[in-house]
Amino acid sequence: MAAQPVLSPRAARTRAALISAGFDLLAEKPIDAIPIDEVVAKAGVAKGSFFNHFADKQAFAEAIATEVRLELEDQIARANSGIADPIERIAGGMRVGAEFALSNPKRTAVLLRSHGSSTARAHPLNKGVLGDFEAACALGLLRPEAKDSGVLYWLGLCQVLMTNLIERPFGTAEANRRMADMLILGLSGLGASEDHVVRIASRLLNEDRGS
Amino acid sequence: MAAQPVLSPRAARTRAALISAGFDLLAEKPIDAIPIDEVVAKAGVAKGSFFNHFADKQAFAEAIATEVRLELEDQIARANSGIADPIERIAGGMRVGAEFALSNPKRTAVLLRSHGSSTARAHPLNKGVLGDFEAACALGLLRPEAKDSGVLYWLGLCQVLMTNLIERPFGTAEANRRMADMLILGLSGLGASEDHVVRIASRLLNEDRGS
DNA sequence: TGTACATCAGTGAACGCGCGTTCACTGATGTAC
DNA sequence: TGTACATCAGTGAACGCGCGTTCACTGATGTAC
Repeated sequence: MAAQPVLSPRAARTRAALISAGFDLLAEKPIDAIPIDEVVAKAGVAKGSFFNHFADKQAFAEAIATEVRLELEDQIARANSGIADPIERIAGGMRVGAEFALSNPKRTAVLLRSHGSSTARAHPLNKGVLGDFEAACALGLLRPEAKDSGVLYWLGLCQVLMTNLIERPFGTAEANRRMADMLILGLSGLGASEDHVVRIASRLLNEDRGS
Repeated sequence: MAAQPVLSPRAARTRAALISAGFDLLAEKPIDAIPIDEVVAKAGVAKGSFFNHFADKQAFAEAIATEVRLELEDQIARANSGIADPIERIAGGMRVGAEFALSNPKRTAVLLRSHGSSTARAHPLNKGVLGDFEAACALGLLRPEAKDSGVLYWLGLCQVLMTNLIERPFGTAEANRRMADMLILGLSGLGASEDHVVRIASRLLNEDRGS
């Protein structure tokens, strides 16, 4: 993760303009369908500058994808900090993912596209979640099938929920219902107890009403 | 769906060679990363022939994607023909999808890539399933949340399961366990009754042992 | 069955353009004294 | 504070190649008589 070695203000501005243009364009179509000319035109920068900042087009796309991934990981970690109950933490991941999709649809599109439909352990959404599932299983809070397949199951639900939220033009009320539905169906499938599920879902809706 | 107007044997052979090469290549990478030269080389055909059969590269990719989609739709419909219980039909869709992934990993990769992570109603996996969910809800067999979000939930699980099955080199025993796990978690989440779930899961495993 | 002709599909060389990448140059920013 | 010099980043014209698409030609398949 070679931290950038302190850019001059001018260089930082140019780089930021390129990245920002990249976000907009990558939200619409894959990197291979985006000419560099389009990126630099949108960024208001000369073509040559592009290569001052990125080794090639792929590196550019990866830099952007990495940025979004870290952003979401960070938000999830922050939201779950101080929460011990593993089921609540698991639910929190989905919840933050859904809110991320609603407030940053473009970034979410980039994220979902960049990791495709990979189910790999390295996926940002199941980074910390793996430990939560182990803890929940150890406490006997979940159905036995969740031990092996719970993470995959949860990951699938998070992905499809986020995809759905950025595809449809939802009002916040509908979006909240969809979020709550998925949370309830999802947690029930894992075998969480009825009152656990209800408690988490109702808290979710209340917090959202407040914000 | 303009049915092809009866190809001569020679033309049919050439077309088949191109499609077959396309299957192999599209399983590995998206169409934009595949030069036509590579397709015709693999098909053992001259470059010019490509354009005798397909208007352009996109049409080629779409023809292949369509073929896979129809194939899977057909298998699901066939497996569910004669089955009335909507929950059993819903489960059957996932089951056929999973088996398709195991026996046709390349085609599945093409399918999953071509429809991306779209949650649209037109998706092959939720074509007939929509009616099944309505029926199941009308009969009161499912949790109320499944009415609005059940299809999305189920689609996400099918997609992630199929993706997982083609990514990992599974033995059939492990693959069957994963399938059963997802079915049990998934149906439980929908609110299907315990014995319904158990009955379906055990039948699934038994049939697979036989085949 | 044989011959002449028409159509259909295959072939691969050639074209041309889009686009990634390079590079010599310029202007801006920073440092030494 | 001012001047000279060095470095850093921006610029856009030019390059060149990969690749989609075209086309004139050839050989194969089919039909008429």
